[in-house]
Amino acid sequence: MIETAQQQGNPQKFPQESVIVFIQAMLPMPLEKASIIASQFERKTLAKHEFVLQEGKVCNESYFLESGYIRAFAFDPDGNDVTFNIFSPPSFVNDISSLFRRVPTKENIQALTECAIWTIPYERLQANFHAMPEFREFGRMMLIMSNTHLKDRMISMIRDTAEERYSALLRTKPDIFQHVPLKIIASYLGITDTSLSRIRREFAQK
Amino acid sequence: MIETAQQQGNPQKFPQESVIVFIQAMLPMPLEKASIIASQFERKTLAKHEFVLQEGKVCNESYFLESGYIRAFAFDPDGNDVTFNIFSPPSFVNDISSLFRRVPTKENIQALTECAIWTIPYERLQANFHAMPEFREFGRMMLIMSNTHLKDRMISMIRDTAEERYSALLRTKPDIFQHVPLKIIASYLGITDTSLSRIRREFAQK
DNA sequence: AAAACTTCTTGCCAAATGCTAAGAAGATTC
DNA sequence: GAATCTTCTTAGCATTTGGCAAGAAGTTTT
Repeated sequence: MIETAQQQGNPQKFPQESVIVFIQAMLPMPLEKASIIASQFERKTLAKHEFVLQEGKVCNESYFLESGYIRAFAFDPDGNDVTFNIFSPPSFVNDISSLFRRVPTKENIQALTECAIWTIPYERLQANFHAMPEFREFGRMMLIMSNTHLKDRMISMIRDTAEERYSALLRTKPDIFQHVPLKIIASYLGITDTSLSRIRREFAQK
Repeated sequence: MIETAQQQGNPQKFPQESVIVFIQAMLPMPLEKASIIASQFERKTLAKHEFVLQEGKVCNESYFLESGYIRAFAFDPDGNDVTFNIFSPPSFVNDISSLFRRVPTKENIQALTECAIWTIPYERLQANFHAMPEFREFGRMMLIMSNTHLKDRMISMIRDTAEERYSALLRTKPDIFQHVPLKIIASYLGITDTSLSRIRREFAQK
């Protein structure tokens, strides 16, 4: 263990490295600018089952998920909980409607595992939007990407069968199946856990 | 018919009035600012069945629908067409992903009836975003509202039954049923026309 | 270690939805 | 106005999905 130059030479110069990488992937910009944006975020950890947002409150922060798994859910009229999003790293976790419109949220956002996240409060987000064009563009791209994902998801819910949605998730985000209970995945796919169990059995036989 | 003061006193000073009203409802601002934004739009009419966007092309315009009905659809692997949005006036009609990311669209956007629309080309949109903070804020609010609607719709697809979605549409946008074929509405609700027909029969008996 | 709880699967039956086909009614075209 | 096309409904049957309940397996708590 003599040669540790790499570690020594890079003594966490960018603790927000995962944020920087993600920003660059979303909207290419000079490293310098991306670093400034990323430096506005603060690190936190979440315990398993901890909430970052609860129904009825106004969302005051934007989150970037570095490690761990998070879900967004609400309750249907019968009191069953319905998961409509599962976040896996690296990704932004936002209730855009509540955060930017300053209205109470309809969602509960909860850690499914221990998580490492980076957060930025609403006020600092706004201040940076006004002060820094790159930050503004980054925020706009975040809205656009969120829009793209939501629409893709909605089209999939209309067009694809439950089995197709399952198979697509297994292909694109296999890691979710190792960290998130199947009953939550079932809810996310728009079916019951019973149904998912059947689909998995039939799927395995192919 | 002597007293026509109202018409004479307001000789279409704001031909884009419907655009102004809609902008103000979305993001309250001085009439003067809203008028400037609205004045950037140009009026067009669409013939029934005319396309404003076709799969594979890059969307180069933003649209505001003043009158008439428009749908967005795509084809599933079997070649069936799947309607995932029906626009009724007044509303913006955008393929946000294609327009702002400059990538080919996956959607076909088509007039279902004769339409009156207001359009603005991408370049002018961008120029105004940079030149005019209110225009920028308006664009951002458009993204946020689109996001809100998409998420509400997705949650409804997961949480609600087909009958609940039908009943909600009948309640919130009854005019659609007078102008759009039921087979297209069925597709939009995520069911077949056969199924919608059954639901309507049972619904009428209640 | 025992107890309590959660997760996952399975079986059974009911309900919802899809598929295909046929016909009636309405709209459009010639 | 006749012919053609589209839309809408209905029927019969197959498939998918849900609701409930039970039990096995795994986790967490005490």
